[in-house]
Amino acid sequence: MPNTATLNRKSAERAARQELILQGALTVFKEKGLEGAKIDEIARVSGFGKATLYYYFTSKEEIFSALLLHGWLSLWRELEEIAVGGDSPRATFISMLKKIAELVNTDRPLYEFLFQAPQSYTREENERSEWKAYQNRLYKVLMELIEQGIQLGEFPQMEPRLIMKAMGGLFHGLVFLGKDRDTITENEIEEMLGNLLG
Amino acid sequence: MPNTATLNRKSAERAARQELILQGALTVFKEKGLEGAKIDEIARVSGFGKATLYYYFTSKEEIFSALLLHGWLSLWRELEEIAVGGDSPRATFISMLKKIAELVNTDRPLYEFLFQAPQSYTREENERSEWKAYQNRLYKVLMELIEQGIQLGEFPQMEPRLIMKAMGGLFHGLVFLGKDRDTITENEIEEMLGNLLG
DNA sequence: CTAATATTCGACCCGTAGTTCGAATAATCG
DNA sequence: CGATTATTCGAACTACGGGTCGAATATTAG
Repeated sequence: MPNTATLNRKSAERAARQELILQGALTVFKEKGLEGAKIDEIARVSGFGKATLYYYFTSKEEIFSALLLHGWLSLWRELEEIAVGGDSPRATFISMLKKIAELVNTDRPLYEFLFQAPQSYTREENERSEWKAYQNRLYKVLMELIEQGIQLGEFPQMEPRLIMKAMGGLFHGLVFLGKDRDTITENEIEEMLGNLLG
Repeated sequence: MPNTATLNRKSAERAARQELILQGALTVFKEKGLEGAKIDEIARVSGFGKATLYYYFTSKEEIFSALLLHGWLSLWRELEEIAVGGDSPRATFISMLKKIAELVNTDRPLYEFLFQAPQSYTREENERSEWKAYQNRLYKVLMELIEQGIQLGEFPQMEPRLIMKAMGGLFHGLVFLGKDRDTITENEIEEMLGNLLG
């Protein structure tokens, strides 16, 4: 006959431990990649025995996915609101980029991983994994904003995917290039985009 | 007492077989990545026995490196001439991009691999591998052109690395997005850059 | 043709690393 | 306090895959 309060605490502790494992995993995955990361090392870094990891996760793959899902989901949650805000496409687009930059500052390692891993590790299996759905959703929203913005003359008259690519590279650079800068990018983003979006 | 003519033929055949192996390796590496690619599969795809691969290469790693070196080296060779042509930075920059687009059309799979692999597989070991040197050299030349171009007001007044990043994304998109287009990009490049470089 | 050399290859070897086991310890309940 | 359940963990298991071996075949030399 289990005690409810105790049960809650236990489940909280369980979640906290999962979080610790994910934190360690992030470190190792970032440095070594999915294949290069060894379970033993993740265990060592996160301070648990190897078998304990399997008490909280069913496989290395699941740890990896949980990490990405966690990241993309929370990112999506934050951006969703902005996306439906009803501003002009260009304004919305810029707001979203700003928000992303802001979030990046709250957990740099995580987002560096999020924006690096996808290309590298998008092989068949992952293709249909849950996190990929949120990544795609975000991608799609941004693409639609660009398309609408082009219609309205708010963006250059180019193939939308190209603008997307260019923005991607640019934004990635802006947010991740500076090693020291931790307070990024309010007007910087504006300025940069203004420069390139004409 | 070996026969000279025969020796030449042999070495040519040897090179040809290495080429075949690399071709097969490219297919598999592109699809599966460095870790995901199994030697057995490369052997099967390129039509040799597994052990034969080791008769021509000393390791999987070497096959991978040979592939990248081959690509980056030939790319560099072609671009070097243009780089020292003495045109204005912006004109030189554009010429180089044009040239790259042209080369991509001669061996799309190879260049898709070249431009995809680097980020994914730049972990310690590869860091100092030979191909990386050529990749860096090319990167450096392009960066310098951008820097000089900014001085002359031929590029937007932005952090050079950002322009580089944006150009990278943009160019990558332009060259690799269109599935069908095999004759790319002469004036297209001009137009696209004009659009974004102001 | 025969000897020597070059090439090919599947079967095997063996280290690595993901996963599981079983025992030991800690926490909770009645 | 036992008894039951939750948690931890290193040792052991096992599959996989890079790399090697030795025999077989083809090629060249003389």
